[in-house]
Amino acid sequence: MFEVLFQNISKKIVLTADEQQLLQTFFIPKKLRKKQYLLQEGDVSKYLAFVEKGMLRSYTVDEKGVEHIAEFAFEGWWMGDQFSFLTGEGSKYNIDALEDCELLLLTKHAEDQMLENIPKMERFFRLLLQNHLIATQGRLVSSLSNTAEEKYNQLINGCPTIPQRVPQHMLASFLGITPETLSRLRKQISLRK
Amino acid sequence: MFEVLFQNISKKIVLTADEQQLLQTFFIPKKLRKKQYLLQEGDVSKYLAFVEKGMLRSYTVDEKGVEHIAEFAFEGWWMGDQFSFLTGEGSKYNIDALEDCELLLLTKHAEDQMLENIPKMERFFRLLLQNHLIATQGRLVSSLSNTAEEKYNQLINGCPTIPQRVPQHMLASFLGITPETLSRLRKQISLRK
DNA sequence: TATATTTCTTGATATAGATCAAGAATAAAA
DNA sequence: TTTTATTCTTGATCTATATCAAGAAATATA
Repeated sequence: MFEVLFQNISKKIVLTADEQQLLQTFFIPKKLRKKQYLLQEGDVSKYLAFVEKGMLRSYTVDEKGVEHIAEFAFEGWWMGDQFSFLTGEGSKYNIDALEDCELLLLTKHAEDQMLENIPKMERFFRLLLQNHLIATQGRLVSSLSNTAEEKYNQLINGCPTIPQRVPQHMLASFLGITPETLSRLRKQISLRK
Repeated sequence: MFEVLFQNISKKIVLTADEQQLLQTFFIPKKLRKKQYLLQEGDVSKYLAFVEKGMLRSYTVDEKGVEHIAEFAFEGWWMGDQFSFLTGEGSKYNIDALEDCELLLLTKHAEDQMLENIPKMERFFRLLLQNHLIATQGRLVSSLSNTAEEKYNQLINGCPTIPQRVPQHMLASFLGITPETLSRLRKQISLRK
């Protein structure tokens, strides 16, 4: 149940066996079926989720009812609305499962306890946030300066297996383009080869 | 010289007088004149900069020579290419001063020393990155789902003084639109009132 | 195997915003 | 003050992408 998490943590910091034991106690294992929600818009994000298995997405819904996918989270990634989790305000995001999932949930209280009892984890989460920020900044700059086709190519290069796991219209939503545009784009790319 | 920094830190953690004394030793004070570079594309980002006074911007330049502003940093904000700073690879960004600046620079080595000698600072930087990530994610979602006008309004609401300090064509660049579009947009808004 | 649901494609048309061009207004430098 | 550089505006036109619509494939469900 905790294999992926420990592997993930050991890439950034070293924990003793005792610390690993202790760490487990702060997480709540949870299975989520495909299409189930972890968080719905308006609710307070009570958990940060670590994905042991499966995948999640977070998204907003605009006035016209169109979904805009903010992030995907595969095995070994973290997911949550940092803002709502931090402030206790209602979330603007929905989070649901795109595949059956095994998650490890961390409440705000458990996080505080964990950081107090295993101070090394401050460093782990700092490095985690650093990587997350770098990735998000890269996506932002790309969204401001690249064409739809460039953005699509970057996505596929960065994560070549994603089309096998995520329906195309969700990739479009993630890229900020319509499904029709992505469909035409892919056709053009394939014709050029 | 360190007033703004200490004030900034004290919002998140409490330092003793001794720790404050020690903390100062890790930073290099540096003045930058308007238009001077802190970092140029291709160079390795050797410093994280804290802005005591003035303001910085980071931006990329695309194949056509068009600038895309990634971030602004005012007094009390941090600026740097996290990725280049972390990995030692050449940066894709330029960072320069939009006003005469007083900065406090932190090298990678100094950062490591600081975190070792004042472990509380792990927490400070974790919380800093958390806020930075929240802001960047918000901008990303906005860039994917909002119109140019909505993005402009959000920027002005979030930072009402920015038009007084940043030329309009740079606001356009930051929003990912052309200066012409922003000019027309503002006219429309003013006509509607 | 049949039926329903979801996903993908293709065409016709519309539009937000980009591009090109040129002049006006400001601000900075000499 | 004059000159030069920077910034902003406005018009004409273009284009990447969106929207609307409908059918085809593929997948899931009964």
